[in-house]
Amino acid sequence: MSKAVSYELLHECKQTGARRGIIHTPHGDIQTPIFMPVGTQATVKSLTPEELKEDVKAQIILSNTYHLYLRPGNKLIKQAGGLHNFMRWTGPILTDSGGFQVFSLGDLRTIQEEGVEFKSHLDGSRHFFSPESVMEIENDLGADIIMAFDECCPYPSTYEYTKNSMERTTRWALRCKDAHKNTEKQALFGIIQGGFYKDLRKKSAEDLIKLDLPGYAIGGISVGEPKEEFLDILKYTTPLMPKDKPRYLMGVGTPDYLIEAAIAGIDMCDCVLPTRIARNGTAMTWNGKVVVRNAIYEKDFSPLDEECDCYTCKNYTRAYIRHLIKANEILGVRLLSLHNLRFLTSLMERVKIEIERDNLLNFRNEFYIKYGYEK
RNA sequence: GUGGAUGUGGUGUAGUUGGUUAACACGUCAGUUUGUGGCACUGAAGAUCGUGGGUUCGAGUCCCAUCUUCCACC
Repeated sequence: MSKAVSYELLHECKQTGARRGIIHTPHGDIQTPIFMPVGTQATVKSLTPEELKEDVKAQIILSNTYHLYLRPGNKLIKQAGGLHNFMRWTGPILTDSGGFQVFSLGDLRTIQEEGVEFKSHLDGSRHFFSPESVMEIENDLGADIIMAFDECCPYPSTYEYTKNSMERTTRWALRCKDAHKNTEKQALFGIIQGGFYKDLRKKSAEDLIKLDLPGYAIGGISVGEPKEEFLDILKYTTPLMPKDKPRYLMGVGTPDYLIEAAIAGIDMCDCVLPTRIARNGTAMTWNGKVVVRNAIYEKDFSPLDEECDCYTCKNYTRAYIRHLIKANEILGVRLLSLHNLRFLTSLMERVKIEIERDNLLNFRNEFYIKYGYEK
């Protein structure tokens, strides 16, 4: 049993089984289910920690082993007193292991049992990640929750490839557990793989659960597959996960997926989507996606979202934000990023309330209609 | 007035010795974005080449006239 992180279940929605709970971490409690903003390079792009805490109301943020290892280097961050101190974020932090980045960014990569050789996207230099080296980096960074080094299979992948990959990820997880040196303050989460094959998902979950890690994640979905397949694997895999530990669905960030994840029994999600689409001029609102960059908003002097309580919506118009985005002004990116993140955190706050009311299914159906999704 | 230069999509420019559907950048318009990507990616619209006439099988690309703008000179 890890002392770093523990999960407390408060309520299960009678309509859906969704979980309302608290994750206790060394840097504070997290009310779940939760959406975690992504701060890849030790910063949630364009926002200060104060804005994240007070305006976005983020409870935990995610950062990245791969990027921080390459620049500025994990030893430098350790020297700075750890990631919390370095970036001045006092709340909980989760670091991804770099497994996903090595596969999506690295030009040249060679996967072996020992680990992965890859080339830096910054300068092309060669590097090697193993479960042991990744644990050392994540220990240096000092996040409250650290992810095991895994392989994320592309979609689609063959059964054989997925099986071999999943089994290796399980062996790597054991090596991560053995190499993790700071269990008092950092909780190591395992990542369930197995692609879109249910028997592999089951096997992955069973073997990883035997390691008795303090939390578990679902990896390898939301990688470009149709929504039906995503939901199928999500709803199959989540019940296989321990009930007394946090459940993390990696890489999910559209409103419908977040709601479906909560319904399936997921506690945590993260995604670059809200900040990325913000940089390209798009907002999420309670009435659907608003591409505020589009010409129809040129003279629209209403806020992005009438229902939103964020700083952006309380003070600025669509016309102004469109102007900023068109003019490539930094403030446009900031205002949209702040809004999109606040939209998702407020969406999850609403989900928490609906779970407590045992009304999440009704809420989902109403939300889908209003947002413009098809059920 | 004389001499020279200039005139190509919204803007700035390419367009070999004349040869099929006039190129590029920016801009505009739209789409994309799910454990990476801050100014991204994909696509679309848009000029008949100042105007008129001529040579030629065929002209943005040669000739004439005319207009525009600029420079020099008187």
